[in-house]
Amino acid sequence: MGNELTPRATDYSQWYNDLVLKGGLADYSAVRGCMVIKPYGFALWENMRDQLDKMFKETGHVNAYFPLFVPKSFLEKEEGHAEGFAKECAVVTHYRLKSDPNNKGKLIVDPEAKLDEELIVRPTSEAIIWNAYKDWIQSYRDLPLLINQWANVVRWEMRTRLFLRTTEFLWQEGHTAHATSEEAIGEAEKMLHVYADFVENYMALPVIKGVKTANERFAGALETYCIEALMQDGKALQAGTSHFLGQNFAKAFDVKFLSKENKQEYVWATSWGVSTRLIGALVMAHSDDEGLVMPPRIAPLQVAIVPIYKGPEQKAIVDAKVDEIMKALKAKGISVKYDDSDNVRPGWKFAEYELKGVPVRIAIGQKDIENKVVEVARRDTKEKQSVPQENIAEYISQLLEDIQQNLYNRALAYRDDHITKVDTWEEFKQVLHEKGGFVSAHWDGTSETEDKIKEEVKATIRCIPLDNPKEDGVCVYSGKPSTQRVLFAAAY
RNA sequence: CGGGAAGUGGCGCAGUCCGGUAGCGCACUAGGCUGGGGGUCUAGGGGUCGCAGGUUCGAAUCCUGUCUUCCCGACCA
Repeated sequence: MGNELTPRATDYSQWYNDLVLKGGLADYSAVRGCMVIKPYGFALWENMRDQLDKMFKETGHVNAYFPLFVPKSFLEKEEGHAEGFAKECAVVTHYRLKSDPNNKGKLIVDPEAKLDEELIVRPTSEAIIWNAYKDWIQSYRDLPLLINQWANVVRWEMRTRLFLRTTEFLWQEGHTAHATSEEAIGEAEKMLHVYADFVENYMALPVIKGVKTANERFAGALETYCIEALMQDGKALQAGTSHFLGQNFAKAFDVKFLSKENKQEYVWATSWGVSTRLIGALVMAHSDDEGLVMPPRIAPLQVAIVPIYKGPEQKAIVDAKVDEIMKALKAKGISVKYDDSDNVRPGWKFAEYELKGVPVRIAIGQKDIENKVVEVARRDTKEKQSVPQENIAEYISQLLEDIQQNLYNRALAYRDDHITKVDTWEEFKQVLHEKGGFVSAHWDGTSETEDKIKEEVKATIRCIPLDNPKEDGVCVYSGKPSTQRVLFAAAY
């Protein structure tokens, strides 16, 4: 009641919005295109962030923080980069307000406080960071420089969607500098594998690792690597990117190092990032008509316990047993909440924890205590069963792993079932419109063909998979010769 | 940024055409009966009708502007 979600089949977009809003992940704000990440959503982000941060540190990276503002002249230095971001930048032109002399109580921009040079609110930080790297790097001994920052960025999008595309969003951006091209490419690939590891093993979301075509490449990059995930409506979503930037930024910002051979050389760069968009991917990949479904390894809450009782005497008995169970669960590092609030009844709580996607729910009442069992319900399959209280922590611990694995397997089965090989243009259009998902087809390798396909059917090349087998064929659109299949899809 | 729709207690809506000072369900507060899938009874509290102007004796209602959101499109790493 009052918390009804729009079913997926009725309106997928509305279902997604309902989940995010009613599941308590985020809310709209008074600022166009910007959202409020609510505590439950932020707890999820914190779990994702903490795990990623650990993985970055394990691969030798350190965190730093660079300014929110980028002088316009810095952004201009790398031409491709500048062109790519120019259209979506927020610009600071003044540094002061003053009282409006004609309208008491109102403020106006003080025309005398105009900045000599406009500041751009960072859409990404390559420019400000490479300006700093110039001073930090002199010798090959200063390399590699492996820095990450957790930050917010602003991209002035025309059309926004909660988590998937907002004007301001949170992310991490790694920016590394290397002595050789090979090492930089290795770094970009390594971080792509870190992302894939995280998304698959923690978010239970299978991804395809690949490289982008020139059309989809990051502004200023020589090569963009990506992980692509598939959503339940058959649309693809770029879950993370890693870029080999060559020497473009080193040249733009004049960052040179003295090699072992005592020669001045430009450094080689990478950058890589994932954002709060991953939360959108998580929601769209696993959830159902009852609500969110959180993968146990990053769930803000793993287990909710609901007491069933009549009167204070029974409540006291249940409380004591729950206390015992909670201690055992916590000892295994499982996050657990005992919901003994008296203002709603058990049925309401059941529905609420399903909406929130809590992986496991335990209900315990008089009968269970007599039988030395608890009722365990798993969110992914909605199965319920009585489980002995003895060794309950081990059971739950294993169950959480089972759920994690089941979510991954389910998403993988769906994904694999939605990669369709096609060899004719008619088939291509039919599969794209009727079945959705990735369409594996031959492509002649030209931007022109890619553009035409995009124009005609709204599908883009999501990636050329990393381990793509070579296979002679003809382009599905132009009929020209092709050496391999690539993955097309409609995308977020 | 173009086309369409919407904004009325925390949430979902009615009222707007035809102007007369705001109502329903859920939620909330207090208490009771309850308690294994969104209980129930009684008594309560809460709203500058998105915001700003205008028309009028009088505006949620008519007019103008503006902000926010949704859907479609264009755009977007």
